[in-house]
Amino acid sequence: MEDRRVRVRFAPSPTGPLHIGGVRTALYNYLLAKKHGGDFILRIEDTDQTRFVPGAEEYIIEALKWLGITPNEGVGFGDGQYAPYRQSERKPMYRQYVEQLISSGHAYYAFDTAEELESMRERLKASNVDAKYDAITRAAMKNSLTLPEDEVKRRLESGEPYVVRIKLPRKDEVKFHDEIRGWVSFNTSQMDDKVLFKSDGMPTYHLANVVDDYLMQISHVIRGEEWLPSAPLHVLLYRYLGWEEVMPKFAHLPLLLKPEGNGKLSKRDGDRLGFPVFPLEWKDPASGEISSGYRETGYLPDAVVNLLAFLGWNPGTQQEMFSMAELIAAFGLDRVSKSGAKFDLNKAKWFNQQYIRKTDEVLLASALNKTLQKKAIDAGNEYVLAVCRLVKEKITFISELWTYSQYFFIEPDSYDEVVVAKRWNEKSAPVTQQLMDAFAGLPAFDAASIEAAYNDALAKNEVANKDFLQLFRVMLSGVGSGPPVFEMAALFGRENTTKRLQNALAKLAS
RNA sequence: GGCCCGUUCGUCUAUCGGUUAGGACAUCAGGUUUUCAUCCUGGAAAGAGGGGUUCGAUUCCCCUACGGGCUACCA
Repeated sequence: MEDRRVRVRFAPSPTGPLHIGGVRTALYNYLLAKKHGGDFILRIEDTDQTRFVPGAEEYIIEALKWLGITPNEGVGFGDGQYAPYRQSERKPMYRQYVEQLISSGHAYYAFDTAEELESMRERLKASNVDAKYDAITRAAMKNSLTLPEDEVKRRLESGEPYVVRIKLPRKDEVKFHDEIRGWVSFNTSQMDDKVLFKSDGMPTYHLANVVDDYLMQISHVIRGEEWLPSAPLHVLLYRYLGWEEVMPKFAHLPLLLKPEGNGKLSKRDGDRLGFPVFPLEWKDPASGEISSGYRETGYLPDAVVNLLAFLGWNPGTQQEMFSMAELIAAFGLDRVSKSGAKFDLNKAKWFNQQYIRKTDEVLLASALNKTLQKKAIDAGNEYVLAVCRLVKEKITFISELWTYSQYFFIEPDSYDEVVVAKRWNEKSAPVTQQLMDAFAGLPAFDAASIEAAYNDALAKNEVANKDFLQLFRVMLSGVGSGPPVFEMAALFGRENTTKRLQNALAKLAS
């Protein structure tokens, strides 16, 4: 049993965009599979036809691809021998297991209407009893345990709607070992006879999940903590189906919490948190509402993977920067923490910044080129590359590439007012004029020569560096900060630099 | 309400009975960078509370408090 092949699955339901908590679950599954040379499966759990959202499945696939968390089997990633991987397409497979449970006495038909269930719950609530369909209350309901056999048969044959419920023992301790939490135990007296098979002919999550995990030979179920309360139900299903020997190991991950206030991070949190909740931008097909994504915000996929990995797991060393390969090597369920983690935007930014610095300029240039193309700016590849080299250290997001470098492509038409107000004085114009003259006579227009000419002009006019340097920057770029000034000017070139200074002089001297 | 899970700096976390309780982000103070959003140095910052067990508890047990999850013919 211990040396069973590691097969894990990520099993989202296509009810909307995947949120980062889900992405992290997928990541941990992926890491465990890769670490053990096992399989990572994407299974789509679309048993609730009423909650289907068009585009959600495609979104999930695209998000996993973008992040490099790629399943080697499953919807969108090629069928393995366990196809299909969409539960709606597996519909015919579940019935036999339901029937098995019924004939072994572990499940039963229930014919109660929604109204009858409702009134039962109200009645129980009124008498201060836990309102659940359980070993006691089922005796007063309409099901194959209470109805005469021939009536059950009649109802079934006449096509009357029914569900199948699991029959739980009245009082039974259900214990199981969680890879993260250790031994966890529940008592069936606190559980209810969950519906396994819905009146629309589809299994519920619980049944489909267990059946599919069994059929797909899943070795580890790694999922969010919100599933912990239903884990005993699943354990019981394995037992009743006779599969306890091959029951997967369970690992319930701590939840990702909202950074402010309380509660778990949810899809509905959308954008109001100040950071993306989704890997990719998502447009709600019904409302048209757009939620931002990490990709569009300018995060690098490797950075997102790295920062997500650290929300709930750590390697036990001081190392924080981890490539996917390093994560695979270092990962283990034994170092996953038990308590929920709040997302920290600052740390996320820091991670991304680190990754941007590590990114090759060629890659940054191709990203910047896309923006330039949209704006119909043709700057030449060498120039774009040089710009990227200069701004690389200054930006946090890919999307800032353009914001922080646009003055390399467009001459400024306004100048940082704070800097101008603080530094512009009667000497500014003459110094600038002298700079332009000096630049004209420079044999080579490189950073060192520019700096020398600059120092010379300042000395002659008895102007302090600190009083002019930032002004010089603003005249060239319009903004008060950026890459080293002289390198910037060198990149602009002699002609452009002079032109910019003239423009600035015209505007500021008046 | 019931059941279950959890609780170390503001945040993510290390510590697997004996530590000046470590790191990272953020923050604050200095310093480089002749400007700046980079970089360097330093500071402040934590074991929820109460009982046990033990020579010794952040670490093990119990209680309380607090936080979270679940409590659908949703997953």
